[in-house]
Amino acid sequence: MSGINENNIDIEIIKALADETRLDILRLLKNQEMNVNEIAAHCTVSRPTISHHLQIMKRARILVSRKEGKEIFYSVNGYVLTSLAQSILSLISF
Amino acid sequence: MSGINENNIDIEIIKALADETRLDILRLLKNQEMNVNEIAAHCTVSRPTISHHLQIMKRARILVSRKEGKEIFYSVNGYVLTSLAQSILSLISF
DNA sequence: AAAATCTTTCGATGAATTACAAAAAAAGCA
DNA sequence: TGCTTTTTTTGTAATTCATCGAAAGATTTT
Repeated sequence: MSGINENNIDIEIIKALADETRLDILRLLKNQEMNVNEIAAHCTVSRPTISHHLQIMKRARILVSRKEGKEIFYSVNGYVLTSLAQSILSLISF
Repeated sequence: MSGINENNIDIEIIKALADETRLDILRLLKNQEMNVNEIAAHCTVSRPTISHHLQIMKRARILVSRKEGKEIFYSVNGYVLTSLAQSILSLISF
C-alpha cells in the first residue's frame, strides 16, 4: 500500500492552522524570517500570546526556529504545508 | 490584483476540518454519498453529534446535501477542498 | 389521521482554547 | 557582577467546542 491515496492528514497541523492570529503570523513570515518582537509589532495581540502561538506552530512543524544571540528567528516550513495540501486533495475521489 | 497569490484562506473551512470526527466523516464520504444513519453506523459518536458535524461542514461548503424522500444524502464538495489546498500552498514563498 | 422512519434542534455539561499581566529564564553587554 | 533585551512560562479568566439524551420537525406508509 504505497503512494497513492494514503490520507495521512495530520490533525495537529490542521488545528495549528485553524486560528486567525496564527494565519496572520504565517502571512507575515511568508517572505522573511522574524523574531517575536517584530511579529508582535504587526499584530494586535500581546507578545506572550504571539509566543504561545509560535510554540503551537513549531510543535506542529509548520514553523522552524533559528537562534542568533538572544534572538530567535522563525520561518515557514514549506514542506509541511505542501504535504498538508496533498493530504487535503486526497480526500477527493479520483 | 488577480490570480497569483491572493491567500484567501477561509478560516471557517480550516476550522471545519480541524476535528477528528469530521475527518472520519470525510473519509467515509470520499467515494459515496451517505445519510446520517449510515455515517453513524461507522462512527463511535451519537447520531445527533454526527448531524451537528455535518451542519458545520455544510456551512463551510465542504459538504453538499441532497434530499430524497425522508432521507438526506451528503457528499464532498471537491471544489472547496481544491481551493483550500491552493490557499495553503500560497502561504509558501515562491 | 396515525404510526413509523429519518433527521435536526434544544439544553446542559465537561473539556479544550485563547488571552492577558506578571514573573521567570536565557543571553549578551557595561 | 549587575543591567538590559528578548523570549517563554505561569496563573487565571473568558470563550468556544464536542458531546449526549430528549424533544421536535419533516416525510412516507398504513
